[in-house]
Amino acid sequence: MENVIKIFKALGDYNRLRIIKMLENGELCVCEITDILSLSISSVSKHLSILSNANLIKSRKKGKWVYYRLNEGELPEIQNMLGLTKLLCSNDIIIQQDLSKIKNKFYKLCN
Amino acid sequence: MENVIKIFKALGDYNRLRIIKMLENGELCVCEITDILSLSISSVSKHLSILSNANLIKSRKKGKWVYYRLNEGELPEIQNMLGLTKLLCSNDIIIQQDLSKIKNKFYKLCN
DNA sequence: ATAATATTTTCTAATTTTGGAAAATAACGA
DNA sequence: TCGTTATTTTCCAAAATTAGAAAATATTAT
Repeated sequence: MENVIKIFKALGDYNRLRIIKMLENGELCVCEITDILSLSISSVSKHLSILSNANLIKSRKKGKWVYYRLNEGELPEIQNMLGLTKLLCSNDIIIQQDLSKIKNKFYKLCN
Repeated sequence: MENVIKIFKALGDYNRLRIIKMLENGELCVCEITDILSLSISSVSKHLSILSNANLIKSRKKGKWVYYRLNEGELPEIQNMLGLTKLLCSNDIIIQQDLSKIKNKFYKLCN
């Protein structure tokens, strides 16, 4: 039950939803996410740890960089929740902008 | 998008999840919900307005009583979300107790 | 009209959440 | 080793959330 509340709380924040939507296209490193969100690195790091703590995302370390990705296909409840958010917030303008920034690779400033 | 965040925020609270689960068995009035949650009436009323504002529940007034029910089958995103919570938090002990209180009608103190 | 009951709203205090700056870690390269 | 870069953690202030008491509303019964 704690897990469930953590999941809903994690998703009940605009910046964290933006992160989730960004990661639908594949993994990103912290600096890429930070660049798109225009928040301080420490804030982004904390958002990521909240999402991670809710089991919504996973990370892997590669050199100096930490790459985050959606935690798909591991836990059914997470699977369902990520599937739902995939449907839900796609028509938000800022989220669409985030997406095109990623796709056009304008964001590639830190590698 | 605002709606989506409202929904997740609304569900990211234990007492509000308890309310949602209670209502899966049918409508309840505020005093019944209050009795089961053991919170102040004003708190319960505010929780209900948060859920209502997120479109997760609806109300009807009958005499002095206000009955709340799940807002099922009206908006697809709400439908999905309620379906998901139905799956998620059924193994919580307190929620099971809430449920049996409702089913055994031990809660019938205010009508 | 008045009293009683159910609910909502207002006000206030306590707790939690969010965000940034700065310090601490970690990993790489010179 | 030392300096640089990426990330996390710590600390602190501001904003939001939660809860209850009391006041306000609404409806019924007398």
